[in-house]
Amino acid sequence: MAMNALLDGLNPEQRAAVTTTDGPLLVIAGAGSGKTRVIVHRMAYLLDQGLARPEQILAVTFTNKAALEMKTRVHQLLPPSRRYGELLVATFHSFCVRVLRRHLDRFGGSYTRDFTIYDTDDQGRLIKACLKELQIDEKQFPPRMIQYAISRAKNQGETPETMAPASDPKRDAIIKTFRLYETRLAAANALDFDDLLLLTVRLLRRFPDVADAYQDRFRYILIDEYQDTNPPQFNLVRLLTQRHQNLCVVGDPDQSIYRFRAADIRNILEFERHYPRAKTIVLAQNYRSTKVILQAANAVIRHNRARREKQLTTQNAIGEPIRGLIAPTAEAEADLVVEALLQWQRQRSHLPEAETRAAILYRTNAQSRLFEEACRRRGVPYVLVGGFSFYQRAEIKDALAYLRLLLNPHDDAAFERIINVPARGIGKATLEIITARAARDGLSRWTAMEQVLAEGALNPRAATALAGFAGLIRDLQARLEGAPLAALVSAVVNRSGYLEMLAQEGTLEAESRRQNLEELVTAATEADERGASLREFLDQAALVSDTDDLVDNARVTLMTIHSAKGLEFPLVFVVGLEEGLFPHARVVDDAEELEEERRLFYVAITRARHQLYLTQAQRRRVYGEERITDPSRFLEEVPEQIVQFDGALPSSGGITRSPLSYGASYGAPAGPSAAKPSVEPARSQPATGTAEGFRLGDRVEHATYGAGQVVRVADGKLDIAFPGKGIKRFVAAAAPLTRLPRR
DNA sequence: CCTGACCGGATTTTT
DNA sequence: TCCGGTCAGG
Repeated sequence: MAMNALLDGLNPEQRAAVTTTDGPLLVIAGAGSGKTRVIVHRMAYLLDQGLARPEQILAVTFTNKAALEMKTRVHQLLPPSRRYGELLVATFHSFCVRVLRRHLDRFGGSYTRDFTIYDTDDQGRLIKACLKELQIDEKQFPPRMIQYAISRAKNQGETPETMAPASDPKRDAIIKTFRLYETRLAAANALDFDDLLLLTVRLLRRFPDVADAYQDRFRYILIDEYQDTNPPQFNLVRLLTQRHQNLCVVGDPDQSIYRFRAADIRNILEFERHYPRAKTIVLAQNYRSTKVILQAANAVIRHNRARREKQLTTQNAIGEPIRGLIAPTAEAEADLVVEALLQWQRQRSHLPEAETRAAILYRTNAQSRLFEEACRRRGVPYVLVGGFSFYQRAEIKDALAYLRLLLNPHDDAAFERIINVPARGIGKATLEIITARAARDGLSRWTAMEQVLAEGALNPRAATALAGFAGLIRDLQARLEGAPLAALVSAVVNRSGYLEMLAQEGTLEAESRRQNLEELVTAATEADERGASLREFLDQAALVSDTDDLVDNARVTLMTIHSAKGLEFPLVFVVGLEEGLFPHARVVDDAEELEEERRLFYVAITRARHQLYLTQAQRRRVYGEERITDPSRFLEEVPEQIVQFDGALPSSGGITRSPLSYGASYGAPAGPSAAKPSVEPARSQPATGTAEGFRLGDRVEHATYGAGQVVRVADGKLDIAFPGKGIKRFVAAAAPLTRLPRR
């Protein structure tokens, strides 16, 4: 009976994916094919059929938010009598934290179950400290580059030892920093994001009894977004499924967009090789989008060579044509988008609100500002996802750093963060002494501080300040036992003088930061109500993701395309479709990266249910300088018969007037071109300056680089953009360039 | 030790 | 443009 309800409304493929429960199963799920639904129903089915008890199922999702939603939906599917026990639905990282909080001390050494989690920020601080200690020049080897290289190496299973010996200086710098970084992490009893996965894998490998217990327990394992798993995640899955082999992975190779995070698309492409008994089911029926949108998506993704062909089909309506908007400037683009959005929502105001939700999707977070401003100008309420989420704000991280230090005084990242915040007279010189001592004796900052204090070698002023800080932390530590979290957080922000500091600033911004801290106290109160410990509170804060604070009923959502993965909206704007921005300039000369970028575009398109807008700004400020843009190559990959352009198409030069085409009122830039109505194609924009006869927008020919376009004229210098080769700067008077006829 | 002025370099995406 | 780092002066 219950089973019928569970399988009702599923198509044959989906049904098979739900009920094929013996052995490995690969579900290739196209965009909008009801993937989440399949996972939810599969879990409910396993429980309902008595194939597993709740604690025997592990489901892994990409975000905490997805996990929560999935859990809720499973319970909704089940009759009340079946709703027992705890279903484990988690992200890889939160699952690993669970395991490590139980077993990490098995390793012995400095690692204990009380470890601290270092986020990207903490990691960056530590890398910088290491560079300094090693006297490696930050200019020559940017900390971010080193950080990225180390993370990459770790995810590929490398250690400083396997990487040595180094041949070139860069690699040498990386390896040296890597080695010191790992030492310092261990000394601080800290784990970075990568460690969470790596150490869990190592733990299961090293201690068969632990592995045994988990392998035995998880009879059924489900992994969502499997195309985005990286090597440690793959290894973890392998380890966990050794016994029962009831692994179900769901994903879409065409939506693999996390290569930079070491995700390996081969994990899904070669699943059948990794699990020879595997069955494969393809969900190619799309329930989300109109035929037009799907046609665009199929056409775009077919340009990728490295893929397994899969055509999505839908029985949905043909739908409205895709709309293309070309705006003269990025500001105008934002205005046009918001205008179009309002008009669309107005036309559908008779529909339920859920049917009028819209998303503005961009490639980079930096683009969000323009759209926020445009929304504010029109009084449109919006929700911004990502960028600076609550737990990333400086004041929140400061408060959390205090809390971290209470639990683990050897947490160097936290120590450094707050030792002089608010300012308490502990300056660079004092800090240097502590740092030097810590480095010399391999101590944590905290222990080094205690030693330095005990020796009485500091000048009196510094000593007093330092002792005051140490006293403050010990005082707060004394309140740890038994006190509610909310009271503890309050004590931290009060006793540390943090609130007073904000009060004295008296600015609007300080006031908003004070309110954020108040909100943190509220969050702590809620954690108290859940019965959470400080440890759990901090873990959760470290592992929240951008999309976790997503608001489901927001009528307008702004976010990066990466954040939009797994979501859908009736109306979607994909903005900034310009060469160098999307696809991003950093990828255009790497074929594989470019294909990933195209998959990103594919993800963006397939978020749309009813209406899709693709937009471009003809000019955009980059580093505070106006640049002329080329339309994204991806735009040309969308079949032109299904796109309706408003405004001028650069390639055709034609002008289609419509209610949405822009007029002189939009973003007229300052300077000579200001008065000119901007309805002309980019190629004939008036120049904003001249040098040796070249004008902004001119097409030119260079002997080695080929054809290019003038994107900047200033100081007697010319910037020329060469497609695929980047922007080169020339001295205008001596530039070996010939002008090409205008198109 | 702290503040403010100045300069130079940077923007990809995130658990 | 904006942010972070450096340096001089209080």
